[in-house]
Amino acid sequence: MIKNLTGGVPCGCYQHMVISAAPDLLRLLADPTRAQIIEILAAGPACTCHLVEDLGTTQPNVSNHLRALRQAGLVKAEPHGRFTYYRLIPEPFDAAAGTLSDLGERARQSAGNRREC
Amino acid sequence: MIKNLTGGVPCGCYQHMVISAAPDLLRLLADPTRAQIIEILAAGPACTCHLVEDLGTTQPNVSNHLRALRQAGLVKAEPHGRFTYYRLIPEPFDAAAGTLSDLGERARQSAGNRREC
DNA sequence: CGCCTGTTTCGAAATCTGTCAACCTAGAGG
DNA sequence: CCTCTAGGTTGACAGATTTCGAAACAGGCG
Repeated sequence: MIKNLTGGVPCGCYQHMVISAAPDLLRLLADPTRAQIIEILAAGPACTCHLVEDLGTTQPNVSNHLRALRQAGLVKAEPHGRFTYYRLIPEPFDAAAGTLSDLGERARQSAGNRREC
Repeated sequence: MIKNLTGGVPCGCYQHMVISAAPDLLRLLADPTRAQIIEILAAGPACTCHLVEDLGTTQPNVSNHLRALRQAGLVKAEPHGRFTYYRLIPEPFDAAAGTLSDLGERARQSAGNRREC
């Protein structure tokens, strides 16, 4: 195989950023409030009032977080009369899980070839 | 943790936060510079000078990010003479990958039972 | 209309990032 | 022994980003 790629990196070319492929998801999940929203929605679709009640925070705060999650494609809004139900979209989470899993796997396989100075 | 919560959630008890179990990893990976560091280290252990050269940033900046990653248990420092080699620890990434994968699966299974107001 | 659910806007507070200066340690060479 | 230099680390601070809450606004339904 090509030793240049396995042993080390010749130049500063890291365009194949795997993590950067899903930067929004990681950044959004880093916030505790948004993480709780995701957790709650993982148990099933719920409307804003549920989230406000469970989180113990204000309605505008929840709404702002939901907008960020919506724009990132992590949740889907379903207006239902006066209420707005939110549903978790699974695909991005699967993709991010694959990215992180691949990262750990690569670290294991490349643990031996240390880059010398 | 508690399995009988997969179908639905009776009350507002969400103490078994799964994402919050790995908040540091997600928060640290959300930064582009740290994500690049992780990517480089996934190709094999490297010392600080390599990271400085590849990232094109200053040494204190890299060192500060490495400290954060070290304190979170994501990388291990291996002093080797004058140089300090850094190695990626795979386990946290596997755990986070499992968390995200489980999140997607739970969202799929609970897509039907919507929480009524 | 009045009430309720939800969103938007805006400003203040908290947090984070990158850089500068100083310090520490390990080798090189007298 | 000593000094000198290079690789790394630490602490502190300015600038930018983010988060949260109060007020105002937009629709749906009785």
